[in-house]
Amino acid sequence: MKEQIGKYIKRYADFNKSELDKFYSKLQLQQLGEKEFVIKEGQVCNYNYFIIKGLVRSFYIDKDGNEKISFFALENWWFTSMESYAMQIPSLYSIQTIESTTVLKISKTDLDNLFESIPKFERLFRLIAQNMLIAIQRKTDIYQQMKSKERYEHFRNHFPDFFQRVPQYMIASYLEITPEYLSSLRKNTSEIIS
Amino acid sequence: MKEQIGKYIKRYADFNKSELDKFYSKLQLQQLGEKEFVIKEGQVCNYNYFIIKGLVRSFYIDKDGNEKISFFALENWWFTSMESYAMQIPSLYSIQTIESTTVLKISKTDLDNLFESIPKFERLFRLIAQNMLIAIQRKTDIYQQMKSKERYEHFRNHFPDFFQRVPQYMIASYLEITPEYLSSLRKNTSEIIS
DNA sequence: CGTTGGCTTGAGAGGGCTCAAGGCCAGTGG
DNA sequence: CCACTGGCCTTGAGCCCTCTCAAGCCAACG
Repeated sequence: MKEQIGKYIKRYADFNKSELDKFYSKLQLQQLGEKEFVIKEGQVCNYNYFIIKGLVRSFYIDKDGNEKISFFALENWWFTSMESYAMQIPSLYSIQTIESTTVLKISKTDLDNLFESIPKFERLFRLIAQNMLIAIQRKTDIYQQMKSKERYEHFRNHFPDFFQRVPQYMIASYLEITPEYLSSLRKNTSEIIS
Repeated sequence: MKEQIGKYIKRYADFNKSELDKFYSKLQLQQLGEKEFVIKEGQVCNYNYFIIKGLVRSFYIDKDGNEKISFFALENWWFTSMESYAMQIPSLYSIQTIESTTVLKISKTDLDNLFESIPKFERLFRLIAQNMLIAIQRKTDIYQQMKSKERYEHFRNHFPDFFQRVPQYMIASYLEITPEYLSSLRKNTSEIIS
């Protein structure tokens, strides 16, 4: 488990053994069942989470009371309810597992202390934030110019992992399509293929 | 000018005079006319820009050849073509002034060196990236659940600065509305008001 | 004073939504 | 072991939001 996260962070900067150990000592293991909540809307999120195994989704409730999924995350991804975590305010989002999931988490306090004592960790998390920013920007820009059907096919082609493991209605929500319409899209597509 | 950017960065961390001077010495002043390009699509972006005065937009060309605006930025905002800057690859985006604009810029090399020598700057830019992430996430999520007209009114109410200074057709592009349809929305709205 | 760029208008079309059922498992309890 | 329930996906009709296309208008500017 430590090897897994160690391997991950070494992609961003060169940490020596003592630095890694300091980091490891702050990590807490958490096991979650299927459909279990990591964070519920309204709570303040105090942790940054790293997925060892499993799959989660982040969603919020829109003005009509429907769940809207803002992201998925799986093995070797960091996630948190960023606004809540950074500002220490109640979260607008809930984060819930889709499969049963194992995470390592680190508290904001510990992480901030780590930034003070070992600036390389600040670099790590600067780069992670930067990459997330790039990814979300690309997602919005690409999907903006696509019709529903193209978004669906793009998602299927580019994220087969998610596609296999996430139920259709959640994919629909993520792609900003109603489940009904997605269903009719799928129907057309499969008719053409077969 | 240095006071302006100094005031800005002090909101994020406590810098002493020598640290500030080191920072200032790396900044380059650039004056841009109206509709002048800061970065053109295809170029590698080597600078991070801070706006002293003026207004810029970032846009890309979609598959049908239309300009799509991904963000605006004005006084006291940082901007860059993030993916290009971070990965040192050709930019998918162009960044162009809307009004004549004064910026301070710092090269990637200088900034990365600054991160090495004064970790507090790494903090600064981690927090900036984090805030941008939060902002873009909120934008996508809020606008996703709104109809065109609501997006337009939300934008007008929440970003009056941009609303005054940016031409309608650019606002339309940013809000993912065609100029024609925005025009008819404006017609309805004003009829109701008057 | 002609040209250009930005905004407006209107008709027609279609993508994608809502609503209301119906079908299809997988799990659960008796 | 079987009926029952609850989640998830599918279907279809009707409709409206928003787009495309094609002009026309007006102000700014060289």
